[in-house]
Amino acid sequence: MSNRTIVTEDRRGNYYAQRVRECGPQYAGFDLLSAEVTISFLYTHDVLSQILNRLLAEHRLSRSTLNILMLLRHGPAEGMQLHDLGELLLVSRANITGLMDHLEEKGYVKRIVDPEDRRARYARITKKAEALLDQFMPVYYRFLKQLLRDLSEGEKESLIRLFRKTRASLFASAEQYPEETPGDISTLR
Amino acid sequence: MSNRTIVTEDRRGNYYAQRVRECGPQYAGFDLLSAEVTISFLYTHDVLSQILNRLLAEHRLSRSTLNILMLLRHGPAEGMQLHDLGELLLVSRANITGLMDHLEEKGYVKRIVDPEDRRARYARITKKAEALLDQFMPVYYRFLKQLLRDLSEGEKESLIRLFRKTRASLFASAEQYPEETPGDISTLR
DNA sequence: TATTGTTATACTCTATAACTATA
DNA sequence: TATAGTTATAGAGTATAACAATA
Repeated sequence: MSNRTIVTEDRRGNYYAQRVRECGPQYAGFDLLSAEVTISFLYTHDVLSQILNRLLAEHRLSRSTLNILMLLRHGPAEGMQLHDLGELLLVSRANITGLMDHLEEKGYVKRIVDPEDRRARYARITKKAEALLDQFMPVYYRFLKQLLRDLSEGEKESLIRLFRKTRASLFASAEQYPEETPGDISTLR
Repeated sequence: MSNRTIVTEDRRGNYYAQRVRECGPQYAGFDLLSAEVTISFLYTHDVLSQILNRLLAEHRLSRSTLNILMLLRHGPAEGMQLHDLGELLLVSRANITGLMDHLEEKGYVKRIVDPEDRRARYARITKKAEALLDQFMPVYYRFLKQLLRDLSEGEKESLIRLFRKTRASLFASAEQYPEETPGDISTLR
């Protein structure tokens, strides 16, 4: 297998589905559907991610660069505070700093001190990055449409609804495991 | 926001859904449903991944460690060849080497030269790693069941089916963009 | 010549703790 | 005291190219 090859068959999907059915039940607490959904989700993400990362790399972009620039472009005109960006992107304050450094070096964003709270900084997108998005986003959106062309409209709508419901379930569960007692996980019913 | 905080509300889900509807159509090639599915997918993965990684880290495990050990445990008794593992996991040969080095250091796998093809090596799981899985997998499966408790059986089944169909669509599209002509992406219909 | 695996390198992303400056 | 941001560091994970051993 060359390093550049993109997988084009659902080998792990078949392999895993079989294995998890055979071997899962030997473990206590096993729930087949939950395990299958998770495995299938993570694997599907790996496949999508590999394909998208390749497209992004060809345009010298990364997932987080694209996320940040799109948020800034279509967010408030004055920009967004760094901690606010971090919350939306699930990135810690410490790591937002590094991402912004990188984007600032490339001339895609600037940091502007908030005059009303001099601790805070606004990140604002530059004209250069806007031009980049004008060039790249049509390619990206066309690519996404092509990638998902075998899903019907109804199936896409189902997925959107099910993802939202999945997140709600994740958020609700995460709230039940407070960060103070990480060891308690093994005591769950 | 503390570094340890896990997000417990669907802020980006709401924010993105609104923005993509407002701003997407300004880009050529835009298809709302495809864009929404992708954004929702990637974001949901970020949330799930953050939660799972935390659980795994508490047990000194990573996603790829767990993947490899589960594949080896429930695969053929003689072990699996490294390139075979790589194919299943979408990891290049170069990077499988590093992952295996790490696992071998921890005493979770050993490498065994294939007597019939002395280029190849089998990775085989150790008793130590099997004991680790015996201890961890019940915790993991219970955790997954809890995380997805607000999805009905029918919804989980739908997701499994839709993920499989999504992968099929991704594989079919990826085949259409041969690695030899990466620049051709912008000419897609 | 092609395949299996390794080495080396660079880059991205994440996690954590200690620090500053402002509020 | 709490918050916004930075610095420093360590560790995963990935991508790429050059290489050795074997087929």
